[in-house]
Amino acid sequence: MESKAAVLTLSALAQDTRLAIFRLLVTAGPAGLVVGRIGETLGVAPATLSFHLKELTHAGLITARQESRFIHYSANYAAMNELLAFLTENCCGGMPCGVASTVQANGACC
Amino acid sequence: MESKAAVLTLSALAQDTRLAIFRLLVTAGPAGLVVGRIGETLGVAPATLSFHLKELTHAGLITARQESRFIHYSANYAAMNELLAFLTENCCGGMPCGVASTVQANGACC
DNA sequence: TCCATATTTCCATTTTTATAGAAATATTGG
DNA sequence: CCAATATTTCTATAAAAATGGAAATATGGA
Repeated sequence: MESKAAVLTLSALAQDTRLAIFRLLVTAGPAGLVVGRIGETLGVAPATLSFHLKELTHAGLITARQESRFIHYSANYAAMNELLAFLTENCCGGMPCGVASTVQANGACC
Repeated sequence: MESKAAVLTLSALAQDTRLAIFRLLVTAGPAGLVVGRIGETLGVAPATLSFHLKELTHAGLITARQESRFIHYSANYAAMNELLAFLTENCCGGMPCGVASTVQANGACC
């Protein structure tokens, strides 16, 4: 992942409404949720919601899937994991270290 | 971690210069780097750098340590890991799923 | 086709964020 | 204490992002 892409992804998540949308979709799983459902769950006006969905989509964090007259949005887990890996990349110059180790599976040392 | 804190943390990282600072400090390890070194490495003006360091500090992502007349900043690995855990929390409603699994150690299912 | 409903685009407004020059503050070695 | 250097704060300006009403567009059932 490039730094530019990472900033785009982080910017997408760095906002109350969008973070709430993303976490709601993470919880919802691969089936996702339709726009109306997201809006009524989070109490967001249609135009505002559409704006934020576009931002998240543009960042690659969520994906749209048309089904009948509804559009289902679902979380893109791969994009999220790429971001997590990027953030811990080359930690401590690549030297193993024991600092606050909770995430290790992606090759990060701390 | 609260959603509000997560937005603060994500906002801190969602900016070119700040992401570069943070990643530089992640690479530098616990010893950290002095402000002047960060500035010359990244080519950022003092006032601008100070502004961004404050933002990152306020978000808890980096820590200042005075030593002689220099101030060393270093990455706060624990804060980063909390953020990562928060983002994957309650994934797929808590059901195990096989979607794009790269980060597993923090209890996330995907 | 026509209507109802879902979602997006357009637009104007308000709020927030980034930038850096210049001045102020702090620390310490001499 | 003074001088030198490190870092921050002040201030103004420029740029970007969030919001929601109203109108436009799409989709599918009747």
